Amino acid sequence: MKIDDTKIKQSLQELIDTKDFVQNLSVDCVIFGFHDDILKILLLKYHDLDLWSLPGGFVFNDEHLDDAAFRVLYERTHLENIFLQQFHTFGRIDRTENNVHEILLKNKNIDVSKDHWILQRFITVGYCSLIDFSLVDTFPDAFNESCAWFEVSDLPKMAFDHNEIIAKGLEHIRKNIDTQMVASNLLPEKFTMKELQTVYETVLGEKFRRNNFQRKILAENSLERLEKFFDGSPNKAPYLYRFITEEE
Amino acid sequence: MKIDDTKIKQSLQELIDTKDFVQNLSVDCVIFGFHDDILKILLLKYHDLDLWSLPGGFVFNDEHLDDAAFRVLYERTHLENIFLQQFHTFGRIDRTENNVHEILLKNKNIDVSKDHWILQRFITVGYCSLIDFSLVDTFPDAFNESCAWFEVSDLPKMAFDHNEIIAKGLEHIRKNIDTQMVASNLLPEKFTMKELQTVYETVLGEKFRRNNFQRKILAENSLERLEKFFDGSPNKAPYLYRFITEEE
DNA sequence: GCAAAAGTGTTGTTTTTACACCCATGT
DNA sequence: ACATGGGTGTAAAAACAACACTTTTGC
Repeated sequence: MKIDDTKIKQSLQELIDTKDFVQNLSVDCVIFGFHDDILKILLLKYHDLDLWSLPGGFVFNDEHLDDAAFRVLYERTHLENIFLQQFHTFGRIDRTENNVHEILLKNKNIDVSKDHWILQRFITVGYCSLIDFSLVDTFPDAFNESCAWFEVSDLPKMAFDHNEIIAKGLEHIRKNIDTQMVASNLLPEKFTMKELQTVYETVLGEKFRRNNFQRKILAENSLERLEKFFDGSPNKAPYLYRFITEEE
Repeated sequence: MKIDDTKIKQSLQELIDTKDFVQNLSVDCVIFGFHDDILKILLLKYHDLDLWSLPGGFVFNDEHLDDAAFRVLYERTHLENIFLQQFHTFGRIDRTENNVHEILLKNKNIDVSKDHWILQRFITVGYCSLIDFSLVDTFPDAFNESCAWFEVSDLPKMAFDHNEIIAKGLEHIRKNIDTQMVASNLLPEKFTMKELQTVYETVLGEKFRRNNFQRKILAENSLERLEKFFDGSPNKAPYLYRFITEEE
């Protein structure tokens, strides 16, 4: 057994031995990452298996459900103050019935009794967020050997019902892109109309006309026009915009 | 102690003694009842308290989460095959921290230890539905002495965070009234345009013009026009409609 | 024939879409 | 000056809203 493996075994054992989680409940995060016109999802690869999962975790007995989601996101990305939206709770009895956890533990020579909580049925609450994946590092957890970003249209083999969760998360973020953008974790405070348009186009998967897009967005009165932005390119400089945060 | 009270104590004890519920998890149903232009919500009154709650219940270990919601609805209304939509999961730590359950049990002279599951923190999954409240009877559960329908704008004192759950449920049903109507538990199979319009107006809380409403609805191509409906009134008979169920 | 309520038509307005033109900028 | 990309204007089309008129029904 390599040194690495010892560490993994240790942190796995620690997780398994934790007694103060809410039983049968987990949270899973669909973290959409955007950069250069591409929409990706953050996934974790299980040790020694050709199987991936969403970043997820358990809820402490004295922890707000939403905070558990924030914590999970923090543990995988070290991002804080991120806008996370709950979108659905998945509660099929058989959704975790394919003993992924059992195999993983066996592979690491960790014994757990048949009725250990980690092997029970889990109900999971799905959260999603939209961030710039070029800005974050990723940190695998005890169950997983690596993190990676995958294009939505080209996902690897997923554990449990995570395909379904992703589909529902994508649907949610498309329906709620406006609220996601206002509370934006993605764009800098000041941004150009073209940057905003590219996000919309990438998330929604359709193209818009420059001028009509601008009209539509400005009609919502949620943007404030600022100074022009000179990047040295040989053309007219675009305006910068900022979301209006109403504090009255 | 009255005979009634003995029965109540018995069923309460039975509930308390149940060992195969998922811990710390519940479902709550916001049942919107519609009849004669009024939108109401089904609520339960706790024994000996001036306090009401949504019909809710717990999830069995071997039960699909959605099925638990169906079961709860069945237990309170004896309705089956109802279209229920999950809308949000409520997970604040302190949402059940006002010892309503403790007081109720004490009132009925039932002793439970401080760490009994019924006194723990609960995360609850909210479901909602739209039914015709003139067609259903209601049946209280062990915790509650009576059921009643309340107008959305005139709710009694609610337990826990049930006000918040109702608000979110109302928001959900307003946003999703079209899907609720298609899978309708409310209208008979054949209905007139006026009946449909009245539901929309009552749920959304705004009036529409007869002709424009008809145009908008028919433009969705989800309705099939059937024969005319003669009710004996001295005016032109309206057409009946049916939702098109595509089976291809 | 009449009142009541449903169906249909028509007109003006607003919103959406597509296209055109003008403007600022660095080379 | 010129290519590039951004801002703005405008006309056609579509969607929506308000109103008017016609039709059907039982008395």
